[in-house]
Amino acid sequence: MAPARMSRETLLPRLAAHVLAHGLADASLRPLARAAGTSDRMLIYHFGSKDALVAALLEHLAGMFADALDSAFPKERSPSRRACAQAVYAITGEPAFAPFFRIWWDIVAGCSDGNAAYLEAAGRMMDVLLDWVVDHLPADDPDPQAGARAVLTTIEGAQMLRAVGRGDVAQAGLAALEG
Amino acid sequence: MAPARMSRETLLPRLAAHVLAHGLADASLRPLARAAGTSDRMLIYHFGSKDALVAALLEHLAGMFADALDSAFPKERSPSRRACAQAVYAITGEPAFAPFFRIWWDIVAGCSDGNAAYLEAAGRMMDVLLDWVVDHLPADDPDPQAGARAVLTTIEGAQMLRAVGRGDVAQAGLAALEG
DNA sequence: AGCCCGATGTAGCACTCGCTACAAGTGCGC
DNA sequence: GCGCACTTGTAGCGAGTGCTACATCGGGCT
Repeated sequence: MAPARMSRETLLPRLAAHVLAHGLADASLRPLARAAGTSDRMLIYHFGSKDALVAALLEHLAGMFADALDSAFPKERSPSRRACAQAVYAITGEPAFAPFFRIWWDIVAGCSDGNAAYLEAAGRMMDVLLDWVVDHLPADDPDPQAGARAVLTTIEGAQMLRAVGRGDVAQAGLAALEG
Repeated sequence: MAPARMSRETLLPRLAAHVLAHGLADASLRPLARAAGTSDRMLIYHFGSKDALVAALLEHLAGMFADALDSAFPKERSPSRRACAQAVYAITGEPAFAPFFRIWWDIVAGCSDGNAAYLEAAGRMMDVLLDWVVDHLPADDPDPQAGARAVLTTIEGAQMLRAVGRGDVAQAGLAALEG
């Protein structure tokens, strides 16, 4: 059998799938390679180093996130800021989103460690989400920029609280959002 | 020199110090042992396994967190919910808190992975913080329980956004908090 | 046709990981 | 003083880590 020629573009979706399924923090070359149908040898060949591979992977995941946002969420605007936040919270609570959140917290932890690649990917994902919220606030919102920031802050706090088993606090926090 | 007799109680503070300085996610037995003045051999002897060690360490850290909260934060109540959240955000932004946040995000990531010990420790820390917020809301707050949940949700969202380099969004989110 | 260079496989290096087997040292009660 | 249980040191195991040296294969270009 002829060896299957592969490139970063071929590899990245498979690597992303493996990372979504098994977490990002302790992803190592050999399992990644097995999932992608290659060898650790070739991953280093194509990406140069594991750090560069992870950086490329984060970029790819940020792109996946932007795409997923528009396809999984309703197109119409929410009737209120609170409803917008609650909608995002409800949708991201679906089991389908669990894999993504697992790696999301790995990314946040990496940011807190000062890793530049993680910071850049995380920042981009937050910017995408912020823009999305702006576009889904009520059309008559007095200040969409400030509103989106308030909504996003509440959403993220709620998601963190849910992650640590305090979903009840998260719900109350969302319910208290004004507007 | 006679070998220094050690117990979990002797070890835990040193282990906690090392973890606060170097992170929790990739803490391994040998560096931990070196920091505590023992050997990996003895850590396993005292704690049984690394998992049990980490569980004990998380419990210890939760206790440290509860203590730190009362000593580092002002005793008086805040004039408003918003001021309370902003005060916590400002204080936890001090460099002294950075080591703690680094391991905090490791803990959240562990929770998202389904680790029971992490979940328990994180939940306890959130409960402590929630109680603290209840006690620092304005005395005339109409509903301290709901208010504290709203404040805590916003604080945690703001801290996550700050961790990923979006402190401006966090500030706006805090400023929008009602009350 | 001949060559060259990018892509790949095999094997291995030096290291760390959590953990264990075995033996020795230590302080206690008797 | 004696013996026993608790505590510690030394050495090492098997697996996994990122990465590399070297040889080879094969398609495209001249």
